Amino acid sequence: MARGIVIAANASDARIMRPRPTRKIKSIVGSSIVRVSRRGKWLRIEFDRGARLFSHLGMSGEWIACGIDEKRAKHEHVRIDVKTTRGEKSVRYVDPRKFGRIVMSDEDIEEWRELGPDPLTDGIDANDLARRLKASRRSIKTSLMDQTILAGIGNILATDALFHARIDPRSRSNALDARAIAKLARALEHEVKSMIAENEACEGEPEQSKRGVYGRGGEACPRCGSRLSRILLDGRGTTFCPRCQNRAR
DNA sequence: AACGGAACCTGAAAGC
DNA sequence: TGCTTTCAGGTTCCGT
Repeated sequence: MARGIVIAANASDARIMRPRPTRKIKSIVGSSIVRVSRRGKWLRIEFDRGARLFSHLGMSGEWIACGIDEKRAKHEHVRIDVKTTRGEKSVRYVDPRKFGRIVMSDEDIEEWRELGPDPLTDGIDANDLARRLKASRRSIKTSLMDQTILAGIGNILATDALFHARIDPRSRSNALDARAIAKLARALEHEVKSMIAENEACEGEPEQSKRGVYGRGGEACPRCGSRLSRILLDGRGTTFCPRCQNRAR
């Protein structure tokens, strides 16, 4: 990646910068990027001179690279312009629902520090996961979506991994045995890779996902043919097969 | 500690 | 066709 110097940085919608920035986004002007990393749903960009930018996309956020003269897109809230050896470029943060946010800080923010292991880059240690789950009576699906347990698992991955591991999402976290947790760990790792592969292959038609049961309530279970249930668990839409996903309690 | 519910937003899809 | 309602892959806050 060409190393660049930030020549402009601007937030046209201050609400994306939450909480109130301890440091203004403009303070990165003149800085170069030292490192970019991702853990779970968070992106961290470290600049020289100490600034750090954290970005969470929420439900509808995205960073779009474009030319420096590209006009402001609809729902574009933040832009960062960079000068590289190959010319000037721009990245824009676009987010219709504005659930995403950008945090400027001089150090790692709490949300970043407290993230659990990232299944893609760290893998999942089943024993470690079992230890964490044993301490909680919450539903297993709620625990999986807790970013301090595992980083990056959201509603789709939790739903589909539980389907593949044949675990009822309403099961108490502390009721799962070691074998079930090991199976779940493998399913999660597989689901993360599968979802990324799917996204990278989306060159063709927006083909319906073939990964699991998410969003398929009422349809036939791809494994046993039973009618898939759709419930609200912790306020989140949850699909599962009442016949082949077993409930531990 | 943990749970339910509401809030934060807009757009797409479904319903009428 | 067009207006209305419902729902969405995330997080946080507030009351119980």
